[in-house]
Amino acid sequence: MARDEHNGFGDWGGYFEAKKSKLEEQFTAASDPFRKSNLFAGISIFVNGRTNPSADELKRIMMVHGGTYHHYERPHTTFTIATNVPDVKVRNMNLSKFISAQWVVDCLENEKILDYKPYLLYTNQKTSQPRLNFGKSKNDSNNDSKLEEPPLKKSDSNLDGILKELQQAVAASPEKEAKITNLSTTSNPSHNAMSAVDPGFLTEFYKNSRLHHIATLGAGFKQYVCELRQAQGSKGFPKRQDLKTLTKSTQIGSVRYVMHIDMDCFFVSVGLRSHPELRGLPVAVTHSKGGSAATDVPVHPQADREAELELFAQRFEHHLHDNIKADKVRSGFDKKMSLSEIASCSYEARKKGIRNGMFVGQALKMCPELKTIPYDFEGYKEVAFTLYNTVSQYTLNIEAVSCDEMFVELTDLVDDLKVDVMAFVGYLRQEVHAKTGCPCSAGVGSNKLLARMATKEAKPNGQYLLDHDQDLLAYMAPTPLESLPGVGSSMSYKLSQVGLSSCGDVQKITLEKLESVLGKKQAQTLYQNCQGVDTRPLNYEQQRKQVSAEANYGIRFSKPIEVENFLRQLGAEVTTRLIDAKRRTKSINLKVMVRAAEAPVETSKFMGHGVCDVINKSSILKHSTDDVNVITSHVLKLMREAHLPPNELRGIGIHLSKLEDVNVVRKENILKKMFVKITEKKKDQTTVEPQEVPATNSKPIPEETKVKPKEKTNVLSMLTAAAGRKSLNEDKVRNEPSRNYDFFGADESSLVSASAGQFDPDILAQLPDDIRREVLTFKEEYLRISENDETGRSPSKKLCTRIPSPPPLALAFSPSSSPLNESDLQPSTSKAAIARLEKRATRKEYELGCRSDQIVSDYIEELPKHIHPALLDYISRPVEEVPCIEEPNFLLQLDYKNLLNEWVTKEEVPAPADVNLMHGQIYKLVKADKMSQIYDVMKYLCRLINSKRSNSCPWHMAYNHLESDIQKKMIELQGYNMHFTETIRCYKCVG
DNA sequence: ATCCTCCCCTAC
DNA sequence: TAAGGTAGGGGAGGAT
Repeated sequence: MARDEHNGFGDWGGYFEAKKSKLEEQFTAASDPFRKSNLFAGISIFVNGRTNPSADELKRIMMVHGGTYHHYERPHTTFTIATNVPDVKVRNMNLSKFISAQWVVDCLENEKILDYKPYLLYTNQKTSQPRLNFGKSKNDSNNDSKLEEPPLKKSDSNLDGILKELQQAVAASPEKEAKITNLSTTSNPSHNAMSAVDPGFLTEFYKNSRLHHIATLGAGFKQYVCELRQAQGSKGFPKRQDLKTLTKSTQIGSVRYVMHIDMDCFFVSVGLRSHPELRGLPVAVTHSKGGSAATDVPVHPQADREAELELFAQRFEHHLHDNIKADKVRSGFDKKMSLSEIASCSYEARKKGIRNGMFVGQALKMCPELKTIPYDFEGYKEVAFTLYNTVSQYTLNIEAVSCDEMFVELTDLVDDLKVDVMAFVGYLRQEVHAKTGCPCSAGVGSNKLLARMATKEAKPNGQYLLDHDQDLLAYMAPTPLESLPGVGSSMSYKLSQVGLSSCGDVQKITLEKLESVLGKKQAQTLYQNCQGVDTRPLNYEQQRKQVSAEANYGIRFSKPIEVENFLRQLGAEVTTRLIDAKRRTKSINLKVMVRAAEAPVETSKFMGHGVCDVINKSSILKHSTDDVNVITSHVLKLMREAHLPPNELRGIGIHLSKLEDVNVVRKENILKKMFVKITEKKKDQTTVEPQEVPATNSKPIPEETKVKPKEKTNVLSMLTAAAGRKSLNEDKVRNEPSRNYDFFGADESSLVSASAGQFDPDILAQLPDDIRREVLTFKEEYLRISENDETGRSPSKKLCTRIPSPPPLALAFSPSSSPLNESDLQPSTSKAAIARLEKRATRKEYELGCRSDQIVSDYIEELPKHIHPALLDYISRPVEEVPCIEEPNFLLQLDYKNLLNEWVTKEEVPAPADVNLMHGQIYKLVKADKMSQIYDVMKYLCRLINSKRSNSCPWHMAYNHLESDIQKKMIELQGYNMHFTETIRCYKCVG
């Protein structure tokens, strides 16, 4: 729920569906042959109650003049037209949208959009206290002696009546009026979450963060394109029929057309829909109210703008080629000027030198008449949806770049329909404009780079084709390097230092020379781009590679518990995003901004982070997770070990990387569970007569194929051991107690004080009540057992020699048996830690093949069924500290066929440990690029299974799983799939 | 030579 | 007052 509030993608599909009908309604109007003008383009009205002109008449006016009529009020309805608004209805309404019907009439008469303010039924004064605009009530004099006179127009005869009506209503109920007066400021008293100690802070912050919206909307639309493509099927594009009337292409032969389409100063355009009177003026979207509110801001008495500026300049000395940063240093910190940032500004404002990201105070110095408008995050989302939905009616070959920008591959569409490409682009842009009321620009070229360049030419509100016949070198030559994608202030500075400032400059030098300035890859890309060459294909379905959540604003703590609470919230947040992305993480990184030693304690920007040092610490997991408890406890531990005073924190972030697909993991689990079940059954069969095996394997197990419990655990492992190596399972089990997993980890201090069986109270506190009791019960049980057992210093040993009943959950929480893994407590920069981590990583695959899965499986099976998944996850983790013995890959040995043969022959169903071993060995082969060997192994194995185990679905599944795992790894590591000629032939377990 | 990790840079 | 997020690419430099 909270998630939806800040990124709004939780209900993606639903939102789309709901919008559809409305959009259609809008565009029907747009293509109406009776259309007389586009006067009200982008403006929507809702009529509340009786009006003059009537609702029907207003509807007609809107339709004929390009506007939209809403039959019920929507959050983004531009205006609500009314004469009087009953108090009950006002309660939850945005008072700033209520205007008189006369506005519509007057706009029509003047043939332009007039300032709606004189038509407001209620006005917001700068105190942001809404008040009735008409007349004076008895209470008003207390609040404000200067009451605006109603700016009635002469023609507005009906307003007198409204005025009277309204006054009467108010006079009759002074209480009600008081309610109205308080509405906008107090309707949400909980929204005063000023700093991160406040429980509502994170939500409030994200709700108001432009950068957060830009990022999450962007990610959301990438996902949206994927969803649209996957839902597409063979539906086709009926809307393409409409394009038949367009100019035909005169192009002979096929040419590649890539379109880049981009809304013009997106936030401003959307904002101007509800401030039409500001069109043509310098406008900026910002949190600051502008005017005197931006030039005389209250500054904290202990904030020292000068000192902070000095330090900032010093720290970013090497960044001063970045104009925005340099300007901030030069003039941004002046006295009492607003330090609120400009998210987007109109072209008129840009002409005055104002740029996105600038401080409002600074911008006002350059352009005192600058108008500021507030954010409209819902509006951005809605317009962005409309943009994407409009384009996707014609093609789904879309690469989403951000919420207001995309690449579209038009080659096929142009070929199929034989339309002139720019005729189509014009048609599309017009449709977008009509539906959204916002202008957009589009560029077309033969690759992404050129399409982008063309868009630059096209802006604002235009389109441009970079012709194929054009001399590309000549065209690119005068282009400044900075305007190429990927060249920012830093790189362009670096290049200017060696005398390169335009594409032409780069065209003249050799690639080698450029490589000496930049890295290899960057040099190559830049070199090509300077010649107008760009070989990147469009990326239609983008996979997430990292997920993060951070807040570097409003972070002010005094106690550790506050930090902890915030980290829990942030941990929950980032986990939600991870789960949404259908991924799991193996690497958890904590990022902390700490006040720089010399920086003033109070920042210049209200609640800003000031000048900071950044600290990163990370934790690598052996198995991917999307469990909030696991992620949060790692984060808490990383924070604890950083030993930072809470009051010095200025920013906190959690980054998750090394992501894995959640589906693959699930599949594995299903398989594993199935194996566990089957082995359980088999165990029973040693005492009980043959019985039905689970549904996947409907055939009774023939008596002779049954194996003794010891053998059945891992035949293949044993076979490989018999072939000349030691069984590593035994080794590991004998020598190494289980590691105390971080989930239950504590910092050093608590470790020292902890007695056997204790574990991190953080973690305990996070568990649901029933499970916490469960854990405690197990803990007691464990303690009892270990006390009675002389050799019981190592519970894992005990576990492995013979499984006690109930099984010792202590494996999971006994610090005495295994010292806390030190590497997890080291800063990520510690070389020792890195060394350890790396060792661990290489060991891991090896462990895959040799861990005692049967024991773990048995153990899990005996746990209460409702036990927390995080515990299961932990318990089923491989034991870590294995003496590192280099294991030759048996699949590379000459006799591998014999081994496989024996394995398949001996086992009715494959044992999990053996399957794991296979996975591990195959993985090594993929990594080692031994494709032909993989091919041979798989072909042989598949034939074996088809001939000897045609009735054993567990074998089939094991094989299929192995194959899909290989393909996944191949894509990951090699970038392509393998083609296996043999497939499992089973009619029962297809798919 | 190739990999991995920790950054920095860039974009919106 | 103010809401300074988030994802991806790639270089540097060390480990193997």
